[in-house]
Amino acid sequence: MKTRDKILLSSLELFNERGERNITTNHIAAHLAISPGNLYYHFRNKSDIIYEIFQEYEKLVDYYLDIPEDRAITLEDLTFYLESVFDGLWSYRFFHRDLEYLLDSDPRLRRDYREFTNRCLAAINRIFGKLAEAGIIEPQPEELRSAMSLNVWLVITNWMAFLKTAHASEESASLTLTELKQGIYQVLTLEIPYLTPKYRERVMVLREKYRPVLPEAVPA
Amino acid sequence: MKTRDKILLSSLELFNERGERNITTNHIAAHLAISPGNLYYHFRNKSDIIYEIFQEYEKLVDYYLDIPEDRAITLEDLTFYLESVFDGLWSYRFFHRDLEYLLDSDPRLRRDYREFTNRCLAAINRIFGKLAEAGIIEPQPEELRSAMSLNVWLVITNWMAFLKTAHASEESASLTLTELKQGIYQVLTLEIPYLTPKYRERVMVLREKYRPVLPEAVPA
DNA sequence: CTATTATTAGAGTATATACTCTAGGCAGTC
DNA sequence: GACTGCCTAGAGTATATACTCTAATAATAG
Repeated sequence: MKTRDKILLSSLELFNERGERNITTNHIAAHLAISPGNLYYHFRNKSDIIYEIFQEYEKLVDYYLDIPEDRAITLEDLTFYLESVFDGLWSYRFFHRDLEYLLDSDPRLRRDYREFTNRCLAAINRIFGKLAEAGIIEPQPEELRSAMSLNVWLVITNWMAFLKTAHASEESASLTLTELKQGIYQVLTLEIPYLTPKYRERVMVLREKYRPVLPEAVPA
Repeated sequence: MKTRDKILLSSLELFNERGERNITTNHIAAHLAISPGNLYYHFRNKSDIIYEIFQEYEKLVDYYLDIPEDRAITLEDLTFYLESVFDGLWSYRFFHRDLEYLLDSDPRLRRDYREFTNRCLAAINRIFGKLAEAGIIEPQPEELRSAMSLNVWLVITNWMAFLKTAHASEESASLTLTELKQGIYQVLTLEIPYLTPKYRERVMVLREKYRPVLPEAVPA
């Protein structure tokens, strides 16, 4: 593999494990057993590395959220979208952790991320539309659909952070994929009241698959 | 005002404006025109400052979310809770921005924040319960209520971050209180399907007050 | 083989950051 | 006036961080 790609890969790995804030360019170089000079030969600065990683992330999610125009949507499609989005979130989890700082440090990133958010919101909105067309949920006025899409986005993008803060130790290793996927349970919770009688049971069964093993302790 | 309190106040102000990551203890001292030595006489380190600020935050929110046991809840109560929580979020907005890093740097904070989250979730849950008792929303099984409470929490704690990333510039000054309060619109959106016919209209009118002036651009 | 270009090492640097240390001022009290 | 306890100044430090510079080595083209 080319050094350039190795740098991107290791950076992502280290950022995810320990947070962008805790990983310096020297760390990355040391981890790859290359010199700092070498790293800076391939990337002008740390921001450029992050920006390229973001572009990969963007591409991945855009690819997953490519909603078919020509056919109806199924429950399997919905499952796929949800699973994929959470997988993507996991693979690039460092990104949302320091999002605000990263956007403040790089105007390109801010601009691109804003557009990315809008595309995601549009995709979620379209999924709601197609779910209604497929008779899985009741159709809703556009105003409500937009607000619901935004809530779905907020839940998805904040789920990982919530999990990390809910944990007793900082060992991110203790974060399992199972826990991550419980975010799907939360997202489906948002849709429950809108389900059509015909699909209600099937979605509830699907949702049950992602239910937290040990329910949250939320004393009344 | 005592120097110690001035340090806490200035720190909060600077953290909120520019982010904890961008504010050093030397910045804080310089802003107050005191010496670093003086600052470190009052606080052992930066973490201690942050920890004390968190405790204020905690106290404030706990105070607001003190749900009365002896009487029914009204729509005015609900409005008050929502307004208060978003005000608190605004006053200590630096905190959620760098949350993960802060929790990783201070075990006390991690422990306290976890308990704080649980108290908040419990309070939200209780509010749902009382709203049902008051006939404002339909009662729901505990399992659903917990999941809904968690979604409310996710939307509330992520709303500010979303706004900041949605903005074109990093000027946090451009964030208005009006925008912040649109988070209430999002939270009420979550409750719409559970409203009783009797209260439906009143809540929709309330919600309308917080509607974004310029609706989100979410093309279908 | 040679000239050119791409890649790499590694020492080095300017700046920042959290924090320390010593000396001293100031207010109250006997 | 001298003692004491609290507070403050400000120079200083060890470490880290993002990044640079020069020189050397590999790869490639003619």
